[in-house]
Amino acid sequence: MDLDLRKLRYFVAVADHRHFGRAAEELYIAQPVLSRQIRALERELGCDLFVRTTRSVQLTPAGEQLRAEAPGVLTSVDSAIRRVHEIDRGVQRLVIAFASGLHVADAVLAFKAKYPEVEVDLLSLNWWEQDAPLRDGRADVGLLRRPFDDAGLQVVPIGSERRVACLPINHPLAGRESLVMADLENESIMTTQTRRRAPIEQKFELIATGQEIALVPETVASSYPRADLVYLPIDDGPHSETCLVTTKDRHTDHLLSFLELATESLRA
Amino acid sequence: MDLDLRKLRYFVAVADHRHFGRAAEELYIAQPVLSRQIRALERELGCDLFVRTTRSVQLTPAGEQLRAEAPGVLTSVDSAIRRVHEIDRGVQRLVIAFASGLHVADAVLAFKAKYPEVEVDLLSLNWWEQDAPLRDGRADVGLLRRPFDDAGLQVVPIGSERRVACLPINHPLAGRESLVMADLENESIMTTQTRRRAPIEQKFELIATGQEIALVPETVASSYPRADLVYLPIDDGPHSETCLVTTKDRHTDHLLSFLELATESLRA
DNA sequence: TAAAAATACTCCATAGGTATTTTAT
DNA sequence: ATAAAATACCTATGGAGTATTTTTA
Repeated sequence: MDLDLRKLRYFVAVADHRHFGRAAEELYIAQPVLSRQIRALERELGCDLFVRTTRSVQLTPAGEQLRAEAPGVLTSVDSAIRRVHEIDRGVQRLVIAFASGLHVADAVLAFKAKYPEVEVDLLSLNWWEQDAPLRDGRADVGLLRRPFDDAGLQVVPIGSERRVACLPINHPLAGRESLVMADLENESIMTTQTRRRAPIEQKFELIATGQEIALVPETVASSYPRADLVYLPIDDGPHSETCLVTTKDRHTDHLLSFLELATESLRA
Repeated sequence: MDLDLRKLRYFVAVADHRHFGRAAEELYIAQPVLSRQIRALERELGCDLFVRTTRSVQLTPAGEQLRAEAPGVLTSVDSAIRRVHEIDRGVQRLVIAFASGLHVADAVLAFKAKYPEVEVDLLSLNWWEQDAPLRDGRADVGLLRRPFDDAGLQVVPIGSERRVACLPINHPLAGRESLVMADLENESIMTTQTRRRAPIEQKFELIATGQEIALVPETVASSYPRADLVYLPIDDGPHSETCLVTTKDRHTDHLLSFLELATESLRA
């Protein structure tokens, strides 16, 4: 059920040496042990990883894939443990998440100047699960755009920005200076439901091919300039509100201080 | 040495229930087993994760951090295994990596139209280790900017783009229409060596605060528009060459086909 | 005093070792 | 014929179980 990371390390050694004996030597274990562990890994995964003869050890396609995945998995585990140890040694850390297009750099600089001893990590949010990293503890504070599920979260409104219409360059309306909502009544407008969990670049691809249009916050538009899209203001269009968000528990002193600094710098 | 992912799952259950008995119930194991496993995890990590009394189970700061890290670790492992299984079932996959500012969308669309059965994944490259994902197998093909280490790699030159000078908005030269290299002879110019491994946003922060300037490819400049920076063409400035890069082994039929489509669409 | 975690003990699966056999070139 | 992986068999560690004790609110 759970992947055994020791076996994964062993697998990497065999994949790199293409030789059980020399891999075992490198791992300081006996060759038969390694043979058995790799067999066990293959059994647990339910697929062959190597094609063995007495003269050669070759990776199967699944083996190639696992070899490609291994560094990511192992470094993800190692860096997680490293951060746990850092916290245990008393290193302070503040993880700030932000929706795409929103800039927290000024607030971060101000915070770093005031609390140089606190490690600051940034985390960019996916538009489809903005609140998840706050809920599961990956982030301490987030700069989010409504709508999001704010149950159990503490929300500080920052401001609102216009949404602009995002159209393909060859769209009949693309030459206009600005639009009103009535101009768009015959368009298929992309909603939060449409194509859940696709990265924003893919949304733009859909729009560029003329299948749909979207109303995006203007900071998103200016963060992703594309030659094949135009962005037009909508005079009577919807706004989207930006908010600083934290969970209600776990309010450290420097988190509160960051909220103050960020509220000030973002409202400016 | 290797984190036991079973223990990590157990830890998450206890952290969420804040109660060993009920967590054990959820995990379908006996409560004493869970107590022992968590103790073992604490011993292996070398730090306490819970403060236990008979009336309450609270997370330590290190425990909070591990709880925050756990979802990332567990999903990274699960999705790796899922992709291995997909490959084993014969699902084809092509992972395309690209340096920031370079657009592969057109080539991807053309490729998807021709090979709808191949899964396409995109991977954005960090500027400081552009070639690493190709070497360790995370990516099959990459759109890179020179300079990079091309030993053992197959390189298809695509074209070259100008580098532009990136200056803070209040820099004495910021009002100019264009520059020549001689204008910059007294400036501290950021090199590949400067601040290794910092994300590009942090490089821009450094520039905005007036500490250094940089010569960046113009597609990078246009991907990161910022109100506090200006980008000026340099008449006699260096160019940077873009290339399609693959490893020399592992040339599948659809990889070759992607190379053709991409060469065509990118040179256009 | 009662609820809940920890301890004491069992059993068994499995990692690791050595000696040996099988296999493919 | 031989290099190298697989198998056989042993030991020890550690996971999981039940029964019981300890702890503290």
